[in-house]
Amino acid sequence: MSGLRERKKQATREALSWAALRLSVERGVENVLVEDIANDAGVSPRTFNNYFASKYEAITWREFNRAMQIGDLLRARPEGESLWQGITESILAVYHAQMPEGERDPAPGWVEGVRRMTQNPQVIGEMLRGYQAVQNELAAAIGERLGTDDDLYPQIVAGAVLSAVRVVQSRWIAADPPVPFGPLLRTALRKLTEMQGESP
Amino acid sequence: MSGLRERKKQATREALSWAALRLSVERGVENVLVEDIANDAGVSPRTFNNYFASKYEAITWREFNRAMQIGDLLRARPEGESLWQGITESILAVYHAQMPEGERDPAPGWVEGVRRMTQNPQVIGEMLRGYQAVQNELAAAIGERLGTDDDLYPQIVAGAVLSAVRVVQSRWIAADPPVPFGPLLRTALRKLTEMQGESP
DNA sequence: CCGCAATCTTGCGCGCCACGCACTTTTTCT
DNA sequence: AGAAAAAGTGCGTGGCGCGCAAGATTGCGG
Repeated sequence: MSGLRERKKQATREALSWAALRLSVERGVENVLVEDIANDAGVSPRTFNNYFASKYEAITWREFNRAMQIGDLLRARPEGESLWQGITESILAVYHAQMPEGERDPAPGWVEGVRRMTQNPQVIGEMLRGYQAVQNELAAAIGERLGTDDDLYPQIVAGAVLSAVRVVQSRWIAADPPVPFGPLLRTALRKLTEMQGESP
Repeated sequence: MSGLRERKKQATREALSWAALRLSVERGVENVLVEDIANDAGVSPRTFNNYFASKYEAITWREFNRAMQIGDLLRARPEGESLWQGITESILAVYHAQMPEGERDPAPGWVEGVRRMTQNPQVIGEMLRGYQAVQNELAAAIGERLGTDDDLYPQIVAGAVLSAVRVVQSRWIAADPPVPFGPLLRTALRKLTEMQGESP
């Protein structure tokens, strides 16, 4: 289970993903070869494809991994809490962990690099693809919490929530001057529940 | 504006996209080369890339194009109508046009082919990427209709709506036995406005 | 502690793809 | 009709994703 083998694999995956992200942010995605990533991670180019199907998958894997936690966090929220409260706090827990007020090391130009990177069409496509899996995961957690057998509603909610998260992310990354993430997300999620309309 | 040149370009684009879709549905995406698509459209392989950046873009272009109309349809809805009514009818107008009860020619195995095709990771990624542009378009239309200067709310609404559309699409394509599209979509959009919660 | 089995890594090679460049063909404009 | 603009095409290149088989590493039972 947690043998040397597994730990090494995890470390390699982590190293590859990190290298892919760092290099892409530093020099721009189009100036990074799979070979560069593999070298940086100290592994053969062929091995890269044992872990990721494309460099874009490697780049987005960390974000994907982070977002996948949301479901578990939601499951761990207290019983009495409202669904929206639980969702909001779970998401904030995931993202605040990595981007609080004082970032660990907001290396000069890093945010700008991320901004440019997240405009690449293939990066965007890969990100969105990942969120589809996250949506399924979150929908499952929501379904459990609601204890409903209808599985359409959870998907709708999960989709709407994650869509809002994406909107907030793009706002946040583009914000100049920078703006705190938390309030932005709370506002967005509140608007979600305020969408009113005479049902047709 | 609408000279021979433009019309030919449009026809070529249409032919390429249609060939890409048809061949992919018939034989499976992985068994279709760009060369095949180009041949089928009566154009050189090199020309293919003057129109589409990848075969996945070609495959999803029709769906993308269809969805992009939603914004204009919404703008054309009557003044007094509620936002949700307008959105619902606009979306239905777009999709009902192509998939009413009696499909034009529900060629045997076509739906099954589409189902398999839409499970391909790269097709999924490309689809989602396209929906991002659709979301921006729809958000613009919603913003105009609401006459608000806040542009966060429209994005939230547009994102939630299109997310619901995607959920419905996946349900509809997977439904066995088949189920009509219209009611499914209306139900999904209604649930969207029924998402309640004590605001945190 | 050992050796076999399972698993991972790696080198090699192949088919495909995206695209730059330069040249030809077609359309447009006057 | 002829020049200018723009689209189509052929060729070449660098890169990618992955199948395959051989070599290295780890796990496990004796």
